[in-house]
Amino acid sequence: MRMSEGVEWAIHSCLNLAWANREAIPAARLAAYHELPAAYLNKQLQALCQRGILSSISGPRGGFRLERPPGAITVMEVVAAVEGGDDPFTCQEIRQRGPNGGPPESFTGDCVVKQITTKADLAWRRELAAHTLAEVMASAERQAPGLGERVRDWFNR
Amino acid sequence: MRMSEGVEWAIHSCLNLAWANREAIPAARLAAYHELPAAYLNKQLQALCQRGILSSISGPRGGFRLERPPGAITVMEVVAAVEGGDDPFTCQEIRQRGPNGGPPESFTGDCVVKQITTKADLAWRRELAAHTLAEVMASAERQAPGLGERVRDWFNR
DNA sequence: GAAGTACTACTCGGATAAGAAATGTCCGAGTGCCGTTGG
DNA sequence: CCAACGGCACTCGGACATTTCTTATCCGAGTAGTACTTC
Repeated sequence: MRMSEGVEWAIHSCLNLAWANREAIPAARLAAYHELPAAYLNKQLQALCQRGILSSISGPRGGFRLERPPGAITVMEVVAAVEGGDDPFTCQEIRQRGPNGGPPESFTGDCVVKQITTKADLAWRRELAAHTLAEVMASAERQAPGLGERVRDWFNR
Repeated sequence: MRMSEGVEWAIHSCLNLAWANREAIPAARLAAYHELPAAYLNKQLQALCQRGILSSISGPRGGFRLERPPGAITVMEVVAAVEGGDDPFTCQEIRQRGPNGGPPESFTGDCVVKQITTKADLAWRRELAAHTLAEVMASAERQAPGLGERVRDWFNR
């Protein structure tokens, strides 16, 4: 049970994109801001494009930009884009095997283990979906006043 | 973000141990019930021993048994024993790096991303900790009446 | 001077390696049981 | 017949392969800007 490292990269990069507020920013520059491997960050950003969170522009003056305003993007969406978005628990239905098993049609409801882990997973998702990027930005600026402006200046110089 | 397969094995095996209600059951027999690789299940059960959920007995007539009554063991404990129990999100503090970074002492509070993922993680744990093995057993028997008795008979024959 | 054109530098995108972690396997140390042997 | 002893089969426990997934890297396709040539 371990969350990909790319999640942290993706969220911070989205925040930077929102603060910079430019037409487009190349992956290499986003990576430079946090001293990350550019090619690998690029891979994560591609995933965000496929989920409609970012859009990409090729060629000179190209790069990535937010497809929606930060208030319309939740942390959950970003995590799901990077991580894959399926339930972390994949039930192998081992209850159907062995002496007290039987044909699949004799097991109607979900496995009890599956039920509980699914509930826990939903609680987790609900918590992540309750925060938009705009809220995260506001929270970060409360913690470090002027951060947004400094980020914008760095990306626009 | 993917939960280990051993979680399903561990929970089902604990339920079987509780239903069988014997002195001790060897890992090989617990594995046979679900047609699982015995040596690998043994590995998972060892982890449960280290966390004080099971206790092990060597030699003939040996095996594993529940260290506590099923009403005093939560699903969370079993999952933590198998999975490791640490926060799935490990913050790399990339915010401290790059042009707007600085020495660690200038960053007092937790990273905003860390705050949110920690909250989500706690919600997930709370949900898993809310169910004891006894409740899971009752729920499983509601779904498949007589299951507990059949399990006990199989392990005691 | 202006328009057309070839060139160059830059970007994403996906195909390709390297490393880490989970999954699976094997054998040794220890322990209780059982048959055997001697009294 | 009873007790002590030696061997044996069974169990866990940790060390050792194998497969899968994450992490990282590289190169090609496409694009916009730019300089150059030509009219």
